[in-house]
Amino acid sequence: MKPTIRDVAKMAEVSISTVSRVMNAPESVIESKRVRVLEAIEKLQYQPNSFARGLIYKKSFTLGLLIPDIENFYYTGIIRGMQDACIKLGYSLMICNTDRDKNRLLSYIDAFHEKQVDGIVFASDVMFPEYYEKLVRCRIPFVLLSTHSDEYDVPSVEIDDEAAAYDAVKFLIDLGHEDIGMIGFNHENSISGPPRYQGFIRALSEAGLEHNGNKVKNATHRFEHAYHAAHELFTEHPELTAVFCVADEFAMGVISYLKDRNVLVPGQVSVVGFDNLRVANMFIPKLTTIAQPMYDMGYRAAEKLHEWMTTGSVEVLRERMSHKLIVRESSRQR
Amino acid sequence: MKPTIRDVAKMAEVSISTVSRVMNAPESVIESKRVRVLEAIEKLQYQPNSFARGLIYKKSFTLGLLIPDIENFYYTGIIRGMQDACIKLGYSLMICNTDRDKNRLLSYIDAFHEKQVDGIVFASDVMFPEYYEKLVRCRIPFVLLSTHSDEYDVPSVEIDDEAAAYDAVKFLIDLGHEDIGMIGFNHENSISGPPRYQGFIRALSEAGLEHNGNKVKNATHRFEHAYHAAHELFTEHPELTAVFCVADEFAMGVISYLKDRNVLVPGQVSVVGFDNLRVANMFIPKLTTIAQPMYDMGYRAAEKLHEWMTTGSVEVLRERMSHKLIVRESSRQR
DNA sequence: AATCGCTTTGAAAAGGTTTTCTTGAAAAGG
DNA sequence: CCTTTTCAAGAAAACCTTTTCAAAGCGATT
Repeated sequence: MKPTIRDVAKMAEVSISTVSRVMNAPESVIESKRVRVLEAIEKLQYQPNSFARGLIYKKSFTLGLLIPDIENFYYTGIIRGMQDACIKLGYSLMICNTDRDKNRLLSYIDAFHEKQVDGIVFASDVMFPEYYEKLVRCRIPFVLLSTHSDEYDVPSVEIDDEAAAYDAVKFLIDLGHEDIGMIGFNHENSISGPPRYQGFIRALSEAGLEHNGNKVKNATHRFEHAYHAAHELFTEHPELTAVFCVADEFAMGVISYLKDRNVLVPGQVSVVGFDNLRVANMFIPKLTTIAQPMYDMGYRAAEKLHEWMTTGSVEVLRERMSHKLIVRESSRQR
Repeated sequence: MKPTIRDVAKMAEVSISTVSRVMNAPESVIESKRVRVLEAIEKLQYQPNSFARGLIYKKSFTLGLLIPDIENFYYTGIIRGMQDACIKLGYSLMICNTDRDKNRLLSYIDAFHEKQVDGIVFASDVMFPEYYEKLVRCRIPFVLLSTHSDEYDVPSVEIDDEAAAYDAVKFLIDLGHEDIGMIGFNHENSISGPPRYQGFIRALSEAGLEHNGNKVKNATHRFEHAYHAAHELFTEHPELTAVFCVADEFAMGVISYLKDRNVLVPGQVSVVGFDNLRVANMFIPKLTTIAQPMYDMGYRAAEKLHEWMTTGSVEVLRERMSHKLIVRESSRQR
């Protein structure tokens, strides 16, 4: 049997109240007894029962993280950041991977509710009313990460997708490219899809290159889709000399497609990615891309959630992290 | 305030015992009262308090997973498999990323102990006596994944590293290569390092190519290290026409190095990786590699843990999953 | 009519901790 | 030397549920 506070008390020959005090307010118990208790704790390898504690504090000291796809490299950085923040804050972390499945997500919220997690970080998905209402009914505080909500006032942490996309496209334009395509996210069920498309359009308009506005194909998160989209894009628009991709995985898909067609990157076509995943620096050619501070975003989301949980309010509702263009080998002067 | 069983009892005008029975043994309470209780539960959105329940059942219905490096693509497949198994078994999953830090791992075990997880899957790391003893002292059942222990009798799930390495090297030999190098794992703190090296040696010996036995450099998990190791390997042994890498990330590092030296892969040098990560199929060239069934391994590890937890024993102590050579573009006939 | 057995229900204990309340002893003050 | 104050530490209540035990009600059997 796991030792309880009673066993410690017996071994140290004090009452259980004293043992409890040693753990929660050590100064209030006299040194001689304190060391006896500490020794007993050490000897028994005593660890307080978190169920009993939770019953009293009504807190689990656990945060939940909901991500759409753990096989997407984007989230590993987020997880690391959030986990480090959790350690700092004294919380545990429970990660759930929804596989972009609505029912699965809903049932994870139930699980979180039952396990009494103290708060949830909800990453990347659209905040549908069903989710929102369920979360509110369960009285679980939550913040949004890499997504936001126009309908509800929910704290969020994200980058400025429109500006980031603008910067990427502007960079290609400054390189002299005049025929620029794009591989985007499908707009339905996507938060970052529309603003990134708008950034693309704004950069084109400013440079008088509106004729590229419809040279866009969408894909759904995976390499294979991007490969396929690249095929469609270049079949319709063989004149393209540059492609802006809203994800590094898409950029890899595009480059693979071009490679299979014996088109040189960046020799004949420049490709810019998005996210700056760890692979962006391992791919051949290394990807020019928009860097998102994934680690910091995960960290910050946890801090913000904590702020929200403890104070009931939040300094900035919608927090913007800064992005940065990283120039590597997949882009070149026209 | 969250409603309790008392509130439900009051509203339904029965005792709390009756409410509890409605939830745990519905047939034992007469229909009229049962519907009253059910209505009250519905109206109050009552959800039993898992702390109180845990206190009684002494179970958290949560499993823990300890992985060394969440940024290593290898583990995402494992996580998915284990998570699916957990859903099937009715458990939640708590993932902790140790960053290969001993103290961090130890403190995660404490956290698991405190949170009373019912069992742990311990992935990839060496089972040091400290860990083992701590786990045993905490009385937490655990199984090993992609690792095993010679000293202790602990259930484990892994592939046959020696045979897998042998297969990879044999494949290169059959392709006509006679000068074969290897990028391995440092042997200290590595479980799969030595057997994979032995597989390499056995394949060489069988073919009378022992002279390659020392053309080995080791690296520590990351791309950059492998790049550097490749530099050392080819500086010392420029005659090499093939390299066996014990990780896909190493293969990418080697190929990147060769690319920077204008050596063609697979034109001049063949490279074989290990793991068959999702990127292996996205890299240029696509990697020839040894596939491990990561998803199945994660799934199986959870099942095995459950078997161990519930029955106190396990059918096969050390379970071997099968690997498979996948031939893609990074290798070629000599 | 009395006893037995069955079903249904409520009261109460148990599970491990924190915290409030109380008590006893020692220190301080006159 | 006696009273007051302070401090340390124990007893007990509270947190919420499940489960055991006992009792009550009721039909059936003798």
